[in-house]
Amino acid sequence: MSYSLTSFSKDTFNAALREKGLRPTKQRACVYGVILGKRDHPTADDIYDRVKRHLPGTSFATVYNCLETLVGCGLVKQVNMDRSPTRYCPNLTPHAHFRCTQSGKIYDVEIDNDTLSLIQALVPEGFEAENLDLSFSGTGKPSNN
Amino acid sequence: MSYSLTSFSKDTFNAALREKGLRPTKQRACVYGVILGKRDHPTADDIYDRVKRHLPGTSFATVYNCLETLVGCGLVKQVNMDRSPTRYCPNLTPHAHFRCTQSGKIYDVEIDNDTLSLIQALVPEGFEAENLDLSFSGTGKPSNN
DNA sequence: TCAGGAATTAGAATAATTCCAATTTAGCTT
DNA sequence: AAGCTAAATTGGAATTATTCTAATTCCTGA
Repeated sequence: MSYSLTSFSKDTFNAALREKGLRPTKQRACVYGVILGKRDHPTADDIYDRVKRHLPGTSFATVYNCLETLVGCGLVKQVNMDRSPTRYCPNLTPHAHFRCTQSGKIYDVEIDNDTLSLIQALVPEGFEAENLDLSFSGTGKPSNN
Repeated sequence: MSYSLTSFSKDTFNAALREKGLRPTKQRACVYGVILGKRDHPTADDIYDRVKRHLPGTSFATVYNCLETLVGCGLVKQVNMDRSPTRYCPNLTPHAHFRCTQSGKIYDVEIDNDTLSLIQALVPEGFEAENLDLSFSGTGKPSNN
C-alpha cells in the first residue's frame, strides 16, 4: 500500500506539481510523505530506506529524481551543511540550521523578520539574492543529545 | 623554486603551525601562498594546478592534507556552497559569500558588527555556536559578469 | 483503446574526496 | 655531520554521494 498523505498535504502536493505540468505519481507522493512524516532532516539515503518500506520496488535514481522534482516545485528544501550528504526538510518558512558537531543532529532555528531584513540588506547594490543559507555548528543542548 | 610568501605572511604561517606543533613544509607554504596570491576562492583542483607550477611533484593527497592543516590552524577558511566543490579563502574576517548562479563567481560580502550580533543572537538558549555560515546565491552585477 | 510523452528502473559512470602502505623529509640528538 | 624518529608526502586505490543512460513501464488525453 502506498504512503498516505493527509488531505491537506495531498492538495498542496497535487497543486504544486500541476502548477508545473508534472504528474503526481505514487513515488513522488511517497517521498514527500516520508519527509513530512518524520521531520528529522533525512538524507537521500534515509529517504530511500523509508520509501522502500512503502514501495519496495523504488530505485535510488527515482528517489533522487523525486527529490529534485519536489525541490523544484518548492515543496521541500535542501539543507547542505559542509560536505555532508544533502538533507531534506519540509519547513518552508525562512529558517536557519544548527548542527551539533557531537551528535550530528540538525535543528531548525527560526529567523525573526527584523533579523531577516538585516541579513538581506547585506547583499550589495547590483546583486539580486534569490536564496539565502544560514547555518551554525557547535555543541547542542547537553541534556538533549 | 618554491613559492615565496611575504615576510608578514611567512611569520603568520610559521607561528600558526608552530602553535600546533606542526612543521612549516614547503608544500604547506606553497598551498598557503597560492591561496593568498589569487583570492578567487579556488577549489582544491585549482590549488593543485597552481601548486604544481611551483612544486611539480606535488600530489593531490598532499594538497588536501595541506588544506586540512591550514584550515585547522585557522590560516584559511573553507567555503561550501551547495554541492559544489569546497573552495578556500584567506579572508579571516567575518564575512558571507554571494554566488552568482550565472557566472559561478563567488564574492565576499562584509557583515557589519550589528548584523553579526543579531545573527548570533538567533542561536537558541543552550546551544553554543562555534561557527556560522552565511551565503547567498542569485544574479551578480550584470555589468560585471 | 491506443499513441506518445513522462516517469521509473537497474546499473554503470562520474566527481570530489579520503584512505593506505611505502617512501621521503625535517628537526632533533649525539 | 650522521643517524634517528616521528611527521609529512606520495601514487594509486577506494569510497561516497550523486548523476547519467538506455530500456521499460506508466499515464493521460484523443
